[in-house]
Amino acid sequence: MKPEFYAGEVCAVARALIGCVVRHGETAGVIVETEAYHEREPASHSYVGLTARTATLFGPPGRAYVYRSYGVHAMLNAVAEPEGVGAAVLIRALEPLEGIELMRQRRGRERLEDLCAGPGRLTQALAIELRHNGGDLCGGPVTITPGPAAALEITVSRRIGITRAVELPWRYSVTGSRFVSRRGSTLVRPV
DNA sequence: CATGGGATTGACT
DNA sequence: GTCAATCCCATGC
Repeated sequence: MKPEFYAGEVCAVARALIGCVVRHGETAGVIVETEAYHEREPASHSYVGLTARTATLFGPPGRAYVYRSYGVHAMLNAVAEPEGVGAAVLIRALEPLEGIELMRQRRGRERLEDLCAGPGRLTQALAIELRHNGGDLCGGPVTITPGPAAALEITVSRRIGITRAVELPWRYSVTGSRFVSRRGSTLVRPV
């Protein structure tokens, strides 16, 4: 995807990223679940304003924002909206596409549904680390490109794992996909 | 400088 | 269902 793709409104970008392909080296997967975050709502890291941690979020669109969650997992986001606005799309789940044996090795799991269904899982499967923070998704080691064009039905629901602004319906997922994380919450509370 | 809280996962009861 | 692991960094003294 080109940089201007990411400059649009963050929820529109989050929806449009469904079906695109994330690639890192030999491994790649189709995005089946995303969430939008924006500086004007308190669940976003950028809510606190421009700090060392959030600098990437306020930078140019189309970069990767990668941070550590719970001291354990790396989370991959695509920075969205124009430079100066703190917004990003969290990539929450992929359908494994290439390098599946390598993913199995890195994850220590066999089932396809266990490789990339979750934001911490997919970064482990694709070996995406904190050092990728700030990297260009249009030409860096980690890339996002258009996927096999197919009309995907998208379910809109509430975001997962947050304690503030829980009511916003800013989570997007492929309806019925077995590669989406926490499938129960998609089915129970579609918005 | 000390503290506290996560955009989670996996193991265990 | 419960819970620990583990580290970055924002905040407050």
